[in-house]
Amino acid sequence: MGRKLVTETNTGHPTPAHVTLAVVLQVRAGELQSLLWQRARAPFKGRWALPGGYLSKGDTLEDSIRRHLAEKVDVRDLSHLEQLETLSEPKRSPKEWQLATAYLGLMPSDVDPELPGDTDWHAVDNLPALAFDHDSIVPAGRERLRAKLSYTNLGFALAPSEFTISELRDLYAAALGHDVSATNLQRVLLRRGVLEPIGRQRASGPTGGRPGSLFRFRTSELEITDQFAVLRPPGPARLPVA
Amino acid sequence: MGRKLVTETNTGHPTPAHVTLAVVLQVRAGELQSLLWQRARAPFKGRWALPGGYLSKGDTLEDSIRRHLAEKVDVRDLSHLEQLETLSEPKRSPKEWQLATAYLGLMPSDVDPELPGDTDWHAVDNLPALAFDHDSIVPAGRERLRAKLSYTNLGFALAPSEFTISELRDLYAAALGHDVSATNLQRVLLRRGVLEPIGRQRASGPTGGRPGSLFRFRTSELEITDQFAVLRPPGPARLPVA
DNA sequence: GCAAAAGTGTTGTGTCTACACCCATGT
DNA sequence: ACATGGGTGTAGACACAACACTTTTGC
Repeated sequence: MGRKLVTETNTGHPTPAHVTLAVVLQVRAGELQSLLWQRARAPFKGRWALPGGYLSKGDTLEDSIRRHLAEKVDVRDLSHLEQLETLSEPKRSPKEWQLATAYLGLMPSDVDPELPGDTDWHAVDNLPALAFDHDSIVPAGRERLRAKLSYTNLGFALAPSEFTISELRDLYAAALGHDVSATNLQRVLLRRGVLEPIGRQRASGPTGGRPGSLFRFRTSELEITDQFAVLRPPGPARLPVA
Repeated sequence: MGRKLVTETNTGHPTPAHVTLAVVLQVRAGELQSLLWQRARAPFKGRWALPGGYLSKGDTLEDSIRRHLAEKVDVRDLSHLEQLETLSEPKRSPKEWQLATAYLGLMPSDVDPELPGDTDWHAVDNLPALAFDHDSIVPAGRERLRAKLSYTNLGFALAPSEFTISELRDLYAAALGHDVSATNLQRVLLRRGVLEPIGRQRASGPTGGRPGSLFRFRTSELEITDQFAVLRPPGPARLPVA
């Protein structure tokens, strides 16, 4: 209350504390799940929260969130990391003037980091009430993922290095939250040049069935694959990337 | 490694200074232009920079940028304002550890705020070298505008309250940076229910020609009008918004 | 042979660009 | 009449969803 906690710069401006947070998403057990951290201390003691922590001098925001994820929840295998937004409601933390920059992190479905005891995965469709304003951040991350799955090659960040179309379909379905047709998914992603066949097949399951061909993403760099068709510059339609 | 991990008691976390900046865009004289401010002080004395300033206690980031734009460059007529990104390179300011949150602001083409002497509009295609890392922010704002013009009704933020299709075409062409067909622009925006006819016409010019009908944007709330057609949920195609 | 799973062929639809053509006004 | 600019009609290109059908495996 009466505590003066605000530090100042040499220019005499009061400065807020700054933390970084991450919505780390992964498809696990057919569901899109988010990594949460159970708070050991007030405020919001015992509540689940997004992992993260204070920004240290010398770090960029991205350095900061990577460091916190590595140190506190032992997560190093992010296949994608991007900034979502910076939250600044003056009262968002009951204890201090604190800004928070939120990131979206993605992990391929085939890694399974060892987590400390106070950390666990939660299905994004069934989250507990979260600490601070974190409730609003998870949907923002999810929306960003949904949008970019549709118009970029971001699927690479959810998938293992090789997979069948059916497996990829299940990942997309979990991330998008609705059924996806393997037939059409394959055609869309092949037409766009996002996927390429790897030439091998996966063995059939015990119940039989035709073995699926293996594919991989052509690149793990984020690319926009569906230039907005609308209001595009005049000229002949662009060719497939070949 | 030996670093002391975060404590929730806010003892002794060094905190960065925080400023807000804005890329304020308007179509002027057929060109997309950005509002810049000439620095009177070191660092980068004399260089052009994005308008903005320090975050004050009690303000959100959005409050802050609105206040700075109103106070320093007398700009109050923003038709749209959204957060772009937060920049955090530790050395981005030579004088202090300083984060900057950048916003995109838009103004309709028919307002012309009075500007102080150290402030002026510059064509985004022909900008001088800017102070700090501001060079990278303007393109980010421009890209955001371009994308949202394609899949939302954001055009409302660039246009006056009534306009002919030709006038709107010129605004879109300036903002997108390429020719736009009035024919197709009209059909796309009408089909999407973004525009509605106002029932009146504009008088012909001195050289004659058929007078153009006047239109307006149906709403000035940002709406997504082109749900990504790709990977959409199964079911019958959605109907026009009617 | 039969069930299971993968993959292809095909049809229909919606949305866009491009371009020809028609309409309304001033001189 | 004719030039100038606004607006409509229509054809073609694409990209997609849906679904029937074929292929390849295990048992």
